[in-house]
Amino acid sequence: MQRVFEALSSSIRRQILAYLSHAELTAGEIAARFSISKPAVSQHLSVLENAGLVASEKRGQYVHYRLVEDNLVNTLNGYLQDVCPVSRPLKSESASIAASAPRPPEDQPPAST
Amino acid sequence: MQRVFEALSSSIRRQILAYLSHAELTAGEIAARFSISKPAVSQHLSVLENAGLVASEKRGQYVHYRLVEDNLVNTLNGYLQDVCPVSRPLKSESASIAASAPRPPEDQPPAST
DNA sequence: CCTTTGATTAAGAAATAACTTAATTACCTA
DNA sequence: TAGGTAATTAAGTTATTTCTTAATCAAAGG
Repeated sequence: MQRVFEALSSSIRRQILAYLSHAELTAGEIAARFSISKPAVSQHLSVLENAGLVASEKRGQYVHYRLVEDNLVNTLNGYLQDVCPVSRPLKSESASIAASAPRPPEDQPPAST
Repeated sequence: MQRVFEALSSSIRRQILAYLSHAELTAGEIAARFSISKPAVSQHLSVLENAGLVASEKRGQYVHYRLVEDNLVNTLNGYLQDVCPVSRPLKSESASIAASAPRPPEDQPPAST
């Protein structure tokens, strides 16, 4: 989850995912769409792959990249459900937080006036 | 959108949103839940506020923070729709990308064998 | 009016992330 | 096997984040 959100924090990486949502592409085809160097794109691709957002397959000389939709959908939807639930069933992150929430040793803040 | 994803890339900031999904809290109450310094938390809060994910209101001495659900939901859902559409209506980011996509000056990669 | 409390701003140090060029690996083909 | 292309790894630099302490601002309250 940390890896997914970290991966999505880069505009270039989000663009790569958008490209791959239309078609499988080779590393070179992806790199050609950006003005940065090939190794830089390669590094972005490994961030995406480590986050489980893309998968690669070597075919001959070429490395083909494809989008892994499941992980993206599950992570973002899961987080949304967690933080903005429609009916509120306390899931993962906010649940553990709520459970362990230490009452702070602070003064009571005023109600509204 | 950049700001939203950038804000979500930090685990601490995601936790803050999770706290605020349960209740409105003052800056001090939020800071008390983390082991980092108060100014550090204050900076995280301004990242979240600049991204439009939280709103603050000063009441007396205290600054109360609350979650802004709309922006979170719209941004994440919008991006999901964009990259992982069920029916594929080409929206914002991937649409502009698809429109401007320069055919790379690459060799044709082999089909599969 | 002075002190305390909540919170943010300022300045600077330390850790991370991103990019570049050069080198390397792997595969293909004449 | 030599040469060329695709891609990644390595090494080093620059830029960006993130954190800390100290200082400042603002509201309460004796």
